Amino acid sequence: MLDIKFIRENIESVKQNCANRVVKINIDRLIETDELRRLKLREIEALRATRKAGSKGRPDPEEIERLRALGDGIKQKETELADIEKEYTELMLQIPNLTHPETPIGGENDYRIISEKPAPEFSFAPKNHEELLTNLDLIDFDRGAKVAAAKFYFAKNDLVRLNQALINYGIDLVARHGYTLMETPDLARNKILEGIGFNPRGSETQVYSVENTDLSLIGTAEITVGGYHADEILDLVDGPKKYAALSHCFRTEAGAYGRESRGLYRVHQFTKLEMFVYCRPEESETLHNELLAIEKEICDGLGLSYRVIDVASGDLGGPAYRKYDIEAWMSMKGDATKQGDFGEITSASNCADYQARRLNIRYRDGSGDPAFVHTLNGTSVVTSRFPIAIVEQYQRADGTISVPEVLQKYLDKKVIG
RNA sequence: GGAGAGUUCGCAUAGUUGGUCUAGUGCGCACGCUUGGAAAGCGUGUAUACCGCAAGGUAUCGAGGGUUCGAAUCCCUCACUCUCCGCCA
Repeated sequence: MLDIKFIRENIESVKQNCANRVVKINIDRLIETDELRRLKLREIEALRATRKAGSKGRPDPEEIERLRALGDGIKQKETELADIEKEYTELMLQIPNLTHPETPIGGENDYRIISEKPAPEFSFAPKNHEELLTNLDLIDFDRGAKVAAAKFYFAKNDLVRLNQALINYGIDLVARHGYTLMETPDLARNKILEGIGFNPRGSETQVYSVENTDLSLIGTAEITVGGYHADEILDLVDGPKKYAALSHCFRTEAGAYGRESRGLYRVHQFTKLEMFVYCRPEESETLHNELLAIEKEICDGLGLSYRVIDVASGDLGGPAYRKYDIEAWMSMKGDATKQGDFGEITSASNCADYQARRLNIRYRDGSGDPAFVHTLNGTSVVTSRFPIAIVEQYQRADGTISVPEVLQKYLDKKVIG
């Protein structure tokens, strides 16, 4: 959420920003409802002040009659205000975050490449992970579909070990960087989901909700760690609060199937170790770079071929102010003209104060008034996407898979299969 | 799941026959006095949001509704905490 005062004073740039982000919203109507609600609020407050003064002491019957009428008028106006507020809030929630000046302006498929490592070279025709994993009896999608639904799967044998090894590798690495480890609930209240920027309801929802409750399955631990300090005033004098949270993640991925999402690339459930940072505004850009640096360290450690992109304005989603994605080379990607291509494995976002405003997370800086914190989030390791990159990049001619050196101690073997 | 008790201004508490309660007291914290310095003591101050050019106003006593001229106080719903019982990895 943006500050309404900022929007009022910067109408044109907010409109331009929405256009850059490919978000269609009626800003003029927002300004209109904002003016209406303030006007109405002023009226109501004046009436309430009158009533309060009149109710002091013991009003006589005649006075009570007058106050009763006054009360009816207030109630009437309060109903009107509620209607205006509803429209106003709905519009406010749709306004995307501001955009970093260096973010490339563009649509969903645009980006700026920040760095790129060359694709691995094979002396044979590389297979995709689905084929490799199925041949080695490491995965079972059919039975995942039978037991749960399409795009659920059973991991088996050494894929289970590989997943655990990845998580352990990630845990050890982020802990060295001073991140506080957490396991979080896999469900959260819808209010928290909304604060982070997920929409728990409607046809466009990305999350599963639990019937007869106010809970949804989380799409990422960003939701639960972000909610962790909701409605709190943080003490950040000793530096930012850094967490690394492990959780299952659930995504409906409605209508998202197709060639690009084969196998493990787009599944309904996975496990992720997510970094999340609360900091002072002036620190957020530095910490965004730190998150990216850690993500690169993780990928470098695994010896992956990957590139880093600066995600374009139209692909940022609502909350992000700037976003870096790491895309690893995958043999499953590409088309007729190209064998393999880069596919997203991690993402690091600086959300500035957008989430903090919605979740009411502030900090006190010295003696000054509390101000909103900045929040950032970034993937450290994630099952599904990391295994794709590892399996496809480390595959050998005979269909077995080399284990990246840093994972060998966790997996206790050098070759899978 | 059943029965009961609770949720008040950073912390702890007072306030439940509805009005003078946004709210007392203690602790903590800040500033000042005192002191060679400190402790103690004394004094003063100590929530947030919104509206308003301002003066000032409004809202908030877990959350949301309701009754009332008026609600921290009464009613309803929900959340959470604690105690006991049941169940359980």
